[in-house]
Amino acid sequence: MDSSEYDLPFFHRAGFHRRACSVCGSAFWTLGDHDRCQEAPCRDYGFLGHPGFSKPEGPDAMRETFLHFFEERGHTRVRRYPTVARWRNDVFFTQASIYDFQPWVTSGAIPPPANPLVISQPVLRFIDLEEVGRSGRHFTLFEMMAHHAFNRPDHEVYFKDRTTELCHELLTEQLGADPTAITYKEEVWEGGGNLGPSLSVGLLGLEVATLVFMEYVRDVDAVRPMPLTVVDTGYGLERFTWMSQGTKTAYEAVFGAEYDELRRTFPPREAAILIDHARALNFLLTDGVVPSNSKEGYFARLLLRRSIRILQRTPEAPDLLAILDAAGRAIARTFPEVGAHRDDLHRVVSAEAEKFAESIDRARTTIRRYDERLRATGGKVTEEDLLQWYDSLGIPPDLAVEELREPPKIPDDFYSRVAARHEGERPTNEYTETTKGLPDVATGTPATEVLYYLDPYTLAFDAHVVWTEGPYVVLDRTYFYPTGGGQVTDKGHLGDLAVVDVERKGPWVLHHLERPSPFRVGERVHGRVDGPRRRQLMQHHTATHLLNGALRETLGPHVWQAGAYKGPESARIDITHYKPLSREELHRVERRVNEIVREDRPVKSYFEDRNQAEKRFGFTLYQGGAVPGKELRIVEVEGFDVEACGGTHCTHTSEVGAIALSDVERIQDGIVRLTYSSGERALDLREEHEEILKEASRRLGVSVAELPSGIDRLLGEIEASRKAARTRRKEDLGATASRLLADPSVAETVGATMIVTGAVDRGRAELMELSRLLTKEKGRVAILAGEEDGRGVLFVGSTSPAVAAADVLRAALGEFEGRGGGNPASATAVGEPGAPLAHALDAARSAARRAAGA
RNA sequence: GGGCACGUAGAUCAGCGGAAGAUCGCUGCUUUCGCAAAGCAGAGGUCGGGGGUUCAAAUCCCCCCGUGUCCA
Repeated sequence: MDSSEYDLPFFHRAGFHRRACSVCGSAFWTLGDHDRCQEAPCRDYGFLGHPGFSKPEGPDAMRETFLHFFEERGHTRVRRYPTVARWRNDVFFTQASIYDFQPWVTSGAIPPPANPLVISQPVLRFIDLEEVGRSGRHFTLFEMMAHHAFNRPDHEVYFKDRTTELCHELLTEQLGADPTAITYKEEVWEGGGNLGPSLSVGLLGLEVATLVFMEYVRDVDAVRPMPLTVVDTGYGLERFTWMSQGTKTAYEAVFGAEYDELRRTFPPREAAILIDHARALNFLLTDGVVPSNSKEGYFARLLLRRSIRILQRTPEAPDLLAILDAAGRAIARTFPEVGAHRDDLHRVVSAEAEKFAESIDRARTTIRRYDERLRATGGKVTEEDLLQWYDSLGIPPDLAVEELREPPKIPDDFYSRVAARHEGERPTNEYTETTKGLPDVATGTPATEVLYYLDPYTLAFDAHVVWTEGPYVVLDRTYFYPTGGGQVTDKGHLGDLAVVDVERKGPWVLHHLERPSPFRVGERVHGRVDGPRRRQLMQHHTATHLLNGALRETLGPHVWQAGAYKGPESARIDITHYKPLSREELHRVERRVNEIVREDRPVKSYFEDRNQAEKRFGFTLYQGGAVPGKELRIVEVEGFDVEACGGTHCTHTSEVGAIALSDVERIQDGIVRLTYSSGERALDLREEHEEILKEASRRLGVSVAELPSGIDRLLGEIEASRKAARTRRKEDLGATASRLLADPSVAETVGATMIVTGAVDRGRAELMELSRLLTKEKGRVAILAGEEDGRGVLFVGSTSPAVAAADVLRAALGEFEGRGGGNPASATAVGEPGAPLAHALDAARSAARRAAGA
C-alpha cells in the first residue's frame, strides 16, 4: 500500500508526525514523542492501575457514550444483528460489525439501513477460545462498536480523513485520553476479495480500535478501485471499558459483580471462562442456536461442555443455570430479547447437559473396560489413546485420567495435537455466489420494478424489455417471482416463449427463456405467469410461515427456521430443536396450524423501516436470514407469526386450504425437518393415503379400522410358521442323527472316541447342524459328506480332545480336490464340481481312527 | 462441511476369518403360607442394510443408512 494512502490532511492539521516503530518497524502517526507504536507487544500495558480515560465506566455506560457521541455527529443508531450470520453461507457467526452488511450492502445491491451509521455488534471469535481467562483480554464474544459509512461516486459521506478525526475526538475530547499517548499505526487490511489501508489505534499498550478503509478490489491480475468505498471501523467495547477502569484484567471491568461472585468459588481463569461462556451462550441460544455436533451448534456445545467440566471439578460449584441467568440478566439491560425466554433456554441447556452426562457415562465404561483388558495383557494406556478417545469418543483427557489406574500424563500440547490430527482436512465452506453462471447485465440498465411483492394475484402484465442477451431478458417491471427465500421460480410465458427459470441478480430480475430471446430492447412484451403453479407455491410459502409459528408456539422459542424449501409438489422446513418430535407434539402442531388456517386470519405483506419493525416484532423476524436493507418486507399473519420475507403469500390463511404433514426426520443433530403439503396437494396427499389404506385393507380382507390388529395377526402367523419350519428341520435332522448313530456301519467306537461317518443329501449349513447333534456328547467325531450347488461338501466336527477336526479334513482334501480348513472343533471343505466324495470319506475316517488311537 | 469411532439377544457389551457368547432382564421348574433371594432349565439373534473378496465373513474391502464424537 502506497504511503500516501495514510498521509491524511487531519494528521497535518492536528500536528501529527510520522515515525517508524523501533520494535515492529511499522510506520505510525502520533502527537507524542514515541519511538515505538503504543500497542502490545511493542510496549507494556501502561493503564493498569492508571486508567487511560478520565472516567471509569461499565460496559453499558461506555456503549452509550460511544453510540451517543456518533449520534451527535450525524450517525444513525442501528440495533445489533443476530450473532448467527444466517444471511451468509461462508461463515457461521457474525465476526465483525461489517458482516452485518456483507455482501449486499458492501456490494451496492442494497442500500444500508442508515448512512452513516453507528452500532455496537456482539461478535464471536472462537479463535480466541483457549486465550480466554489466560491473556486477561480475550473473549469468545465481545461487542464491536463501530461507525460505518458507505460512499458511492454520487454520494460521498466521509472517508479516511473524517473517520480518523472522529476517532481521535472520541478518544481525547470525549473520553479524556492523553492526545500524545495515541498512535495510529499504518497497516493493510484484506479480506473477501477487497483490500485497503487501515489504521490500528494504540493507547498505553492496548489496541483499542482499528479503522479500515475498503477501497480496492483484488482481481486475478490487478488491484482496481471499488465503485463503492466503505468505512469499516471496530472499537472494542471491552477494551474501552477496561481502559477506563485500569483493572488487572478486562474481565473485572467488563463483568463486574458477576465476575466477583464467581471468584469467591473459582480461581481467576475458571471464573473468567465461566462468565465469558455464559455471556456467549446467552446470545447464541437467544439467536436460535441449539447445541449439536456440527456447524454453529457445535460451538454452543463446546462452550456448554467446557463450562460443565469446570463446574464438575469444583466442589460446591454453583448451578450452571444460575450462572447463565446472572449473565443473561446483565445482558438484558441492553438487549432485552436475551432475557426474554429463560424457561426455554433452561430446557435447551438441561437437555444438552443430560446428553453430556450420558456421553460421560459411556466414556467411563469404555475407559474402564479398556483399562482392565490392558491390565490383563500387561499393556499401558498411552498419550495416543487419550488423543484417540477425545477425538472419537469425546472423552475429556482429565476425565480419562481420573478413571485410569495408571494414567499417562496429559501432554501440555494436548489440544494442539488434537488439531494436528485434523490437519489436511479441507472444509468446503466457500462462499457460493447464487448468481453464478448468470450473464452480467449492462451497467446503466434500469432496475426491475418487482410487482409480485405487493400484489401476488396479478398474473398477466405488459412490460418493456430493457436488456437482453441470449435466452435472458430483463424487463422494466415484472410479476414473475425469481428463485429466492426457499421459494422456487415462477414459470409462464413472455409473448409466445416459455419462461423456464427466473433469477434475481442485484437490482434486476432475469427471465430465462426456452430459446434465445427474439425481443429487442424497448419492445413491449406481454407476460403471463403460470397460475396454478404460482398458487401452489404461495400456499406452500404461507403454510411454511404458519407451521413455523405453530412450532415455536408448541415447542418453544428456541425453534428457529434453519432452512426451507417451497416447491410445487411439497414443502419442507428445517427447524432447530434438541430432540425428536413426539407423535403427540406433531399431532398438536398439525391441529394448531390447521386451526389457524380455518380461522381465516389476514396475512399482510408490507414494507417497513427496519428499526421500527425490529422494535415492534423483535428478532424472530429473521427466520429466513436477515436482509440488511433500510426497509424490510414484512409478512404478518395477524396475531400469530411475523417474518421478514420476500416471497409471494396468500392474503388470508384460509387460502392455504389445509396443511398435511407427510414426514418428519432428524436431518442432523439439533435440526428436525418437516415435510408437508398444502392446498390441492394436501388434499391429493390425503386421498392418496386413503387409497393406500383401502387397498391394504382389501388385500388383508379386514376393514380399515382393523388394519393394525390385522397386521399384528399376520406378523404373528409369519413368525409362527417360521418357527414351525425351524422345528421341523430340527426334528428332521434329529431323526437323521439318530439313524446314523444307530447304524453300526457308520458309528464306530475307537478307544474313548465315537466316530460317525456318513453321507447325507444336505448343504453346508445343515451338515454343521447335524454335526452339532451328533457330537453333543464329549468324545465324538462327526465326518459328514453332503452336497451344495453341485459341489461336494465335507464337514468334520469333533468334541474329542484327541481328534482335531482340521487335521482329519486335511487328510481327505486330496481325494476330492477340496479346498478348506478349520480348527480342532470344526472344519469344512468344498470340492470341485463332480468330484466324488467316497474316497474322501474313507480317508477322513482313517485319519480320525489314527488320531483316536486305534 | 470434513476426520475418527461405533451399530451383535429386551438392556449393557464381549467376540474381530473357521460350529453366534457373557451379564442383567424375561419365562418355567425347585424351595416358600406368600414375596424376595438362591439353584436348575428354557425362550429370545436375517450380528444396521446392500454389494464384493474367500472353500468359509459378525469378523476383511466398497457403498448406503443410523448413532456418537472431534475439527472448521
